[in-house]
Amino acid sequence: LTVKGGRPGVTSRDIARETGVSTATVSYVLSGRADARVSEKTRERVLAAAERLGYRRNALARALRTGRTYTLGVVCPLGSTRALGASRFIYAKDLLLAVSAAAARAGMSTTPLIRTREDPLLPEHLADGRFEGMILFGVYQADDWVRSVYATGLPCVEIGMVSGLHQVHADHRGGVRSAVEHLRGLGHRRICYWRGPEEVPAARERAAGFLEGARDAGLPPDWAPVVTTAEETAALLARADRPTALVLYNDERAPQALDLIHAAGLRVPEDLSLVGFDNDVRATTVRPQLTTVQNPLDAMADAAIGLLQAQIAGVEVPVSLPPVPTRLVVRESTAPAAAGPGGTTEQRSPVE
Amino acid sequence: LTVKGGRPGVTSRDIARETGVSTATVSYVLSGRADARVSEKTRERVLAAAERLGYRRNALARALRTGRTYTLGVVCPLGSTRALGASRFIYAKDLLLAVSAAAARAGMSTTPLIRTREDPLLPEHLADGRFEGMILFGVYQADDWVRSVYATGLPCVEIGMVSGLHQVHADHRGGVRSAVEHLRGLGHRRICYWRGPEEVPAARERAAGFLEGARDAGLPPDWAPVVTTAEETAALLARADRPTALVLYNDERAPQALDLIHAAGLRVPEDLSLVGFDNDVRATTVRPQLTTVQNPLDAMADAAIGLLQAQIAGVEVPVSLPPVPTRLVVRESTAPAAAGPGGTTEQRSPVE
DNA sequence: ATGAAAGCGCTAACAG
DNA sequence: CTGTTAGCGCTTTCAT
Repeated sequence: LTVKGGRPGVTSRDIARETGVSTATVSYVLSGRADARVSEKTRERVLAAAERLGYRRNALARALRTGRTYTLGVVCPLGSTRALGASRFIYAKDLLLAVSAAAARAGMSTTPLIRTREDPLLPEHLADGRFEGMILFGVYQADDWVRSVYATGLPCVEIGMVSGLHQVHADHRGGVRSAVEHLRGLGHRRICYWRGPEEVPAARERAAGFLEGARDAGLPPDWAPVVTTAEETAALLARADRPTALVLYNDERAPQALDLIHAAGLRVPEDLSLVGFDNDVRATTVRPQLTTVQNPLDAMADAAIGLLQAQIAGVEVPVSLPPVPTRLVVRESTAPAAAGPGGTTEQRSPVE
Repeated sequence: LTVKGGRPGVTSRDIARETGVSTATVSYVLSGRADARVSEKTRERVLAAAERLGYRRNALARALRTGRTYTLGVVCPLGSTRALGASRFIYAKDLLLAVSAAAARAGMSTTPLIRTREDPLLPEHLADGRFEGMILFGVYQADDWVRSVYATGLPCVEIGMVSGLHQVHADHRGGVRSAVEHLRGLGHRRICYWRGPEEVPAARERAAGFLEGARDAGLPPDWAPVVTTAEETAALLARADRPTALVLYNDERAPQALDLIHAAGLRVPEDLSLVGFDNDVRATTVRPQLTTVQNPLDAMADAAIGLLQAQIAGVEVPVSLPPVPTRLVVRESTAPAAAGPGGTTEQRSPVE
């Protein structure tokens, strides 16, 4: 059994001929513009004919004429184009769907532009008239290709970046600070931060948030160590005066962190509280389920679309919006600090 | 600091005027078609002018004229449009990225059409001339909206469905069978299958694959029970003659399964081997890391794009391709069956 | 209230 | 080898 595809091809001229009016009138009726005055009788006839013939207004012709496509390019930088179905690019996948859904809510369409190491973004694909604006994400370097996107002259908004012009980003600092506050409220006095890569702006922000949070909580630097590698983390957990809580750069690190913790003979959350960042699928997959900071992808997507629409409308727009608020999602991986090595529930901070 | 977006707008006429040739010649040069004979001199002049003026060929005008948009609609049915960033729709997200990347490899673009409970797919968005074909996924019912996609008359390919016409799907049966074979090879004689919902075709296929696998392995039905709920699974694990291996409908169930297993006082893989399906992010997030069947999303995406391109080219195409092969990914959750209740390593199947 | 006509930017016959 | 011409399907002045 085989099949062939086919297309209709009913044009506005067909329905004009059918109704005995001009294509202009058809256009007026179908646009439904208030300032176009058409008699009720012809309007009904046109509508009926359109319905009957199964007319669909051609978006291409319309866009060519009006200069509006209602379509946004979404640049997704990935490492390699293969093995996408595996455990990688969770952030990009989550954000791509969030952006597509946000665009749909705003009456716009998107086209993902997958950018891999092998596949650079060609200017002729970026600036060929299909897009009214660009959304960029997952980037932390002012790469050549970022410049090539800006070179299109199209409105651009970056999500979660620090390298470019128009930006929407999460309140990384506030998020980690709320995590530290939460832990401090549970009586933790020694809190470790396992930070992300220095070259990632979000990682820098989150680390800064931890430092701020530790300071606000009155934790002396010694009791709020920042580590970079798994080895350092393991070494810290092995010490007698080990921390009673560990805050992670992101949820992706949770499984590995739990491995280290278990290897040290510790339990979560009885011996050690654990907090992540992102609230992606991993947070509810690990055990115990992870207390984590929600990365507000939906809100950022909405904000990005809004910024783009404003720019498209010719409105002057701030280069950077205030950070989008995050929210701590408390699950099972955090608990009151136990009395014991490094932990205490009865005392407040030693510097107070 | 605020900024405004702007656009260039260099047309082929501009470069024709600049070069002193006609727009037709410009078109010939820029199309690079072999049958269009242009002198090397003018060709170079045109190319140079295009480069100098920063000309970008307008895809809309081109598409309107040629009737080709090189764009595919990708219908993603989701429950609700909110909270996409969380642990939901992993399959849809993985597949959306796989399809977008596959399309890019094939020189095509995609537009995700997010379809939620609140947002139906409007025919005027589906059949407005932007799309040359449609990819559908995540569907298992011949819903009204599926019909509305087919009603566009566009070439359609479904990924992972059983309800429609052109289909690309994974070899669910073979995948689960390979899982059973793997377990049998490890000496397991009592293997339980925790099946997925009856109304999902893929779940039916996988369950059938288990039955086939159990039969081929010579396991009598009693020793290859199929359960539906968490309660049944827990009850089975509590029995003295409990199975030594558990095969899951998908990776999503792995965390819950591990909870049940631990609650029964069992360890994975020492007391019980566990196998998933999909090889999504959860497989490497749980501990021990999950042996699972790879759902070949990339290959399915490539196949779907190929099918669509063939249909677009007017080639008659089979309604359904042979199932895309799966592959067992062995990790840490499977091990030789221990001697003990229900398990044995020295004996073969009791019916041999 | 409706029609005629121009044209968005491009390509494809057809002429020359 | 290159130019002229005629649209793709739609919107939008400008007439009437």
